[in-house]
Amino acid sequence: MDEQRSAGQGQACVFNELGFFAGLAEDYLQALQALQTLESDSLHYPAAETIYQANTPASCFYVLREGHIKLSKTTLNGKEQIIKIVRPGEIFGFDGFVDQLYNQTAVTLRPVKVCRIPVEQLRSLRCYRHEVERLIMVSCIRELHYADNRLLELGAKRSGERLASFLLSWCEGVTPGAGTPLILSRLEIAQLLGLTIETVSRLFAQWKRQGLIREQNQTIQILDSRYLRRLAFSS
Amino acid sequence: MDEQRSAGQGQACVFNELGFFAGLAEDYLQALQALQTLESDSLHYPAAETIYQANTPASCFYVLREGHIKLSKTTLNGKEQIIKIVRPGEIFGFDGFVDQLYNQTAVTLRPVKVCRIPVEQLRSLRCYRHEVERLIMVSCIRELHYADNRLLELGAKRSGERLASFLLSWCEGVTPGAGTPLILSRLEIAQLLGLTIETVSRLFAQWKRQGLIREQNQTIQILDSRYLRRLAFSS
DNA sequence: CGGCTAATTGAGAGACGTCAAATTTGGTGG
DNA sequence: CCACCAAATTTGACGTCTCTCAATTAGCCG
Repeated sequence: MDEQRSAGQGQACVFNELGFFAGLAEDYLQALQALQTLESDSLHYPAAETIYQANTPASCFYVLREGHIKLSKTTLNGKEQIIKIVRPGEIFGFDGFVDQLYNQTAVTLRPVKVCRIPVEQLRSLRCYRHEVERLIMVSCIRELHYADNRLLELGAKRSGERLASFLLSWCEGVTPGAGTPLILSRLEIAQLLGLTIETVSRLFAQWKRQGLIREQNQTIQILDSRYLRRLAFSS
Repeated sequence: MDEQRSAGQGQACVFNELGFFAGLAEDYLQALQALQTLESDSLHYPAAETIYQANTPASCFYVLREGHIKLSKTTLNGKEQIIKIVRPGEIFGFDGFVDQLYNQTAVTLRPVKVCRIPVEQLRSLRCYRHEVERLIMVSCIRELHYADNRLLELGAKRSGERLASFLLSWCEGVTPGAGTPLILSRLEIAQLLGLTIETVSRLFAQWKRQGLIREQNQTIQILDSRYLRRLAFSS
C-alpha cells in the first residue's frame, strides 16, 4: 500500500470538497470518513496522457479532481468511440469491482489531478466499506442514466440534433453571454457523437454564419440557445 | 407493505434460483438472505403490457423471473429508442435509489413474471441492506459495460455490422444448428439498433438469400456464424 | 374466406461519409 | 517579431448508405 504512494508523484489524497458526494446529504459524512480512511494517491497527469488502457487489469479506480478526461472504446477495425467525458468530482475506472479488466481507455484532455484508489483497499476495508459501495452504486445509476440518454442521441437523432444537444449540455450552467472553453477537438466531438470531422465542422460553420454560436480562442458561446434547443429536440 | 401484496395478483416472491446473483459466490448467501427478508410481490403481466412509464414515480424496482421486457426512451419528436432487452434473472427499474422518477419505459415483450420490490422496503431494511446495495452496484457496473458496448455499436458501426452483432449476441450460447425464438418484431429490432424497419428487413432478406441465416415460425437460426462475425466486427 | 397488421420490396431523395485541396492555427526557431 | 512548418480545420465535389414514401405480399385471427 505504501509502495503505491511512494512510487511516484503520489501523495495522500484528501477527499474534501469532492462533487462525488453531491446529493447524498444523508450518508455524506459517513462516506466521507470512509473514503478518507482509504490509502490513496494524488496524481498528476499531463494532457493527452493515457491513464489506463482497455483490457488491462483494473486494479484501481479514480476520482477526478481537476481537469477533464475522455473514456473511449475502439472497434476491431479501429474506429474510436468516446463513451463519456469525465468532469471534476466524478469517479471512473471502477470496473475492478466486478471484472478483472478495464472496459474503456481513459485519456486526459487537459492536465489532470486524480485520486487513485486500489480496489483491494476497498475490499479489505472493514467498517466503512458499505458506505463507499453505496456511493459507487449511486454514481453508477447516474452514469447509467447518462448512458441511456446518449443511446437515445446516437440511435434516434441525426447529426444536427446530436451536435446541438451536445453544445447545449456542454454550455449548461454557463451564464448567458459568457463563453465556455471547448476543450475537445473536432475529431473528439465527432468521435463522441458518432459523426465525422467534416460534418461537425460543416455544422459549426453553418451555425456561425447563422449567428447561433460564436467561437474564438477555443471558447464556444451560444448566441441563440432558443433556436439551438429547437434544433436539438424538435427537428 | 401488505397493501401491495394483497392488492392484486401478488404473492410473496421467493428469490431462489435467480440469475441475479451469478458470479457473486462470496456474498451470495448473505445477499440471498437479504432479499428474502424484503416484502415483495410476485406479479404476472401479459405481453405488450407497460410495467412502468418513464417520468413516473420510481417507487419499486423489479427482478425479472420469466419472459422478456424492453426498456425504451422516446425523443420529443416521438422517435423511440430501445435501451435494452431485459432477460430473466436481471433486475430493472432501480432508478428509485437515486432519482424520483423512472428514466425509461418498461414494456413486456412476452407474458412475464416479475418480483416487485418497493424501494422503501430497502431503505428501511436494517442489517442486510448493504448486501443488497452491493448487488445493485454490481448489476449496475455490468449494465454500464453493456451500455458502453451499445454506444460503440450505435456510434461507430453501420447497419450491417449492427444487425450482425445483434444476431450473434441474441443467439449466443445456442447450440449450433438449433434455432432461437426471435421475440422482437422488425420494428423493435430497428428501434434497438437505431435503424428503420426497411433496412433491417432488407438485410434479413439479403442474408437469407446468401444462406447466412434462416427464419421460420419467429425462430432465427445462424447458418454461417463465421461470416456473420466477419460482417459484425471487421467491415 | 375476409380483413387487419406486419413484413417485404422497389424507386427515389437526402443526409452523411469519403476523398482531396485549401486555409487556418499553433508552435518553434531564427 | 517574423518566418516557417506541421497539424488541425475548413471547404468543395462526389459517392453511397440509409431513410422516406409507396405499393405489394405474407402472416394471423376471427
